[in-house]
Amino acid sequence: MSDTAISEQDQTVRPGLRERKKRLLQEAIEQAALKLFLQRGYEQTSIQDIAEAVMISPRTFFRYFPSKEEVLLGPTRAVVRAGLERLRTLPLPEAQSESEAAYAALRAVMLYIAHLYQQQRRGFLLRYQIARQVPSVAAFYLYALLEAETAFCDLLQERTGEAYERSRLRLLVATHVAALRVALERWLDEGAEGDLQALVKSYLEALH
Amino acid sequence: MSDTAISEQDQTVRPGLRERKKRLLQEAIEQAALKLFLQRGYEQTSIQDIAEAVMISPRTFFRYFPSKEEVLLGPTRAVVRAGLERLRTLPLPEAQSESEAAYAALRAVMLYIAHLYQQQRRGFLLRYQIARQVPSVAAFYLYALLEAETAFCDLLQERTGEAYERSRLRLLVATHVAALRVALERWLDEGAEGDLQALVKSYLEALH
DNA sequence: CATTATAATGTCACTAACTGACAAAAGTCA
DNA sequence: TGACTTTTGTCAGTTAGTGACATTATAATG
Repeated sequence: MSDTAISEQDQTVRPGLRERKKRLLQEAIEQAALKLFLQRGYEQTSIQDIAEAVMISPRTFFRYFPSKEEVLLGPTRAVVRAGLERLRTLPLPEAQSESEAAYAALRAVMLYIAHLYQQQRRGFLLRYQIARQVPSVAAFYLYALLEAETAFCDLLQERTGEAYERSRLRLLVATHVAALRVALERWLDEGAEGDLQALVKSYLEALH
Repeated sequence: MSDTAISEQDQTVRPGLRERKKRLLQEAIEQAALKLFLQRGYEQTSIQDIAEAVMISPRTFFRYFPSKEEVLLGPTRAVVRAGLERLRTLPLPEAQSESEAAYAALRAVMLYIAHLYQQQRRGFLLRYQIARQVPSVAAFYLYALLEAETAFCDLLQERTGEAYERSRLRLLVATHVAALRVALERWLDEGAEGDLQALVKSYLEALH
């Protein structure tokens, strides 16, 4: 084994001091931001406030997060990305027809996302309280969902071929995402104490 | 007839110089903004540029429009508002059950909005080109749709009573709006030359 | 360990979207 | 014309976000 081979092997185990500090700082910024948002409100908290709380310059904040919205909704977008990844890697469920397969895959991914939300209910509940009150945050979130929609669409078309024509597929995805969104809204409105997956399931079934 | 009665009567006929100038200026700002957006791009156009084009101070711009997004998407939001107004004023269609009535009303409003879009296809086509490329504009638009969703919901619940439980109604509205949005997207992508109403109709039917 | 390369950070300067306060100008009406 | 109200411009300020560059910390190498 050569030295390079060893260091490459260790790469996953030892991310290096630099990497570790970066992750730590990112986490710290996120936590400090959330704390401040809850204490004084989102709009009453400036980037400078957050930067001071973790003792970095405002410039450095923007090297970790592109915007104030992102520092709040990063985890939310991560969940959506995870759903996308799931759709990319998971095998298509066995189904009668190709279109059935697309439908089943989409459903599975929505439930998977619901599952992820449920695992971090506390954090998402806090974020939701803010998104409800601040238009720019809500708008940011909706845009993330739109991006996800087109990505889901591309991926599904890639994997199921011509089972659906593009525009029908778009509608299918849009309604599924809408169902997820509405279910999520209700779940969070009720304190995130119910069974989100069951809720999503029932909403998806109500689509027909 | 008293003097006040006369002036009140004339109010609709003679809006007064002040009012007329205001409307004119608002129109001028909107047109100048759209022109500049198309010429140099949305993000390359500053409020100051727009203000200079119509020879007002930037401060005055903000007395007419709360944001850059609004000056572009004002008409779009107006169409949605018109749909809301329609739902508020139009009698509920005759239907077997109350839930059927809610469904029919929602469908009628979506088609009405489609009709309004079609009447100004040129303007909306231009706006859409921009919204596609600029995240902040797209996000703003989606937020407007979200607001509309809750408003539709409130109104429908008011008018159809307990035909649907709140959350089911929310889902119904969300899917209808999603269908409208996707249909609109496709129509605009194809140059706004097709029959949007027919498209919306087919998408709404595909919901089942 | 010393040195060199590389990546992260801070500082500075800048643009641009807004907002409040107040005075000047224009429209309204008697 | 003159008093009253609305609109506008000016000014000063806050905040988000970005590019450039010097400084510092980490990493890699002899």
